[in-house]
Amino acid sequence: MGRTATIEDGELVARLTEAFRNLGYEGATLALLAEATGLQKASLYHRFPGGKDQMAREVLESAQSWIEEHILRPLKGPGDPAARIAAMTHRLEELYDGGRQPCLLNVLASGRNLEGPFAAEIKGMFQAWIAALAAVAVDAGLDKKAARLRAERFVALLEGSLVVARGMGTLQPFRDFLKSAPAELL
Amino acid sequence: MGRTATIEDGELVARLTEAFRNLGYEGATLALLAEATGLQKASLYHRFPGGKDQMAREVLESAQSWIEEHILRPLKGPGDPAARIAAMTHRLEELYDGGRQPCLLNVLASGRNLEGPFAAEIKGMFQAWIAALAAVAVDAGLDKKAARLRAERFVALLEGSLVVARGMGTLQPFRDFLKSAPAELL
DNA sequence: GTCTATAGGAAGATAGAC
DNA sequence: GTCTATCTTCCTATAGAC
Repeated sequence: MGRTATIEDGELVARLTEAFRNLGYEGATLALLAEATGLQKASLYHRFPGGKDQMAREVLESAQSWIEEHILRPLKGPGDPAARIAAMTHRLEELYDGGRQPCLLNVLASGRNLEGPFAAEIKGMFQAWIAALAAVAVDAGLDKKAARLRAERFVALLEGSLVVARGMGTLQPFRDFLKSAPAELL
Repeated sequence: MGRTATIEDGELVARLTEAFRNLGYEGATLALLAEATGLQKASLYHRFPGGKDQMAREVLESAQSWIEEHILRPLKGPGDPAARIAAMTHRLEELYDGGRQPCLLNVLASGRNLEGPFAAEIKGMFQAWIAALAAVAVDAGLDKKAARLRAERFVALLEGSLVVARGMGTLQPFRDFLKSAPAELL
């Protein structure tokens, strides 16, 4: 190892993810992103020729992959509904670091990004998540319409508990949500 | 009316509010704020010598006053719990323009503002709102602990339904929330 | 693949005329 | 009280050495 910084691709995206989540898209300046990753601005541009926009895009795609693999796939998989919900809540705690980390979808849906390039991907992620949750609720015996409503409400509760937790400076709302998660959906 | 722009104080703050809600604190540049208000940047500085920070602060204080007067006071006031909830939901529809406008608390709690000057005020507003809702739930017969949980969950649902509505590009989640509001709290 | 250095422009903020 | 013009700083992005 020479004196120049180096960083693996996965770790790089992870650090950028945390920065975007906590600073927002406009708040995440290249100077701050460089500081967060340990690289210089020019090095970031070497890996992301498209600049900040590309960084956020890859961060979002990375989150999408993680969610599909660790959240949606187990949700769709075998096992009784309660067990699948339990598996998801365990992963949610991980994904949001117990309520300490905001949701990337909420952060990137703010500001001018709405008309921008993230809108379609964000919409798709919400839809996929809600559809997977609704399927579980149907498996548990709810009719289609009720299941859909429960699923949408569940995602809203998740997002809202993170907002309230951040705004109030306490993790309790997110913990309470995780605790009540099975009852909320089924 | 001469050729120079002019604007009443209330209308000025209203336009700034809309701008901050839709652009975020960092996304709301002075150029955009000038465009939103019809004033030049220098004119904004004449009314807000503290710059953008002061604008956001006054916007937040204005929202606080509105909420205290139109949401919390009726919530604490006389009448049976169901009627008070109904009065609030009517005002919520107005406050968030049927789900079209994000919550200022969510927007301003993002980014670097958390450690910043808005944190205390945001926290206080969430606390006051939750306390008022919990009091209604207690009036409706719930015990203190259950009422508190319901109130917190109610605010989370409100915030989350706005997030999901924005992210999915449809007002339905917020509408569904308003519809289910009484049942959620009581 | 990372760095230093810098270009070019937009950001927040101010000066001073009217 | 609003304007035009300008200052300084910061931001995004690039050039080019190693």
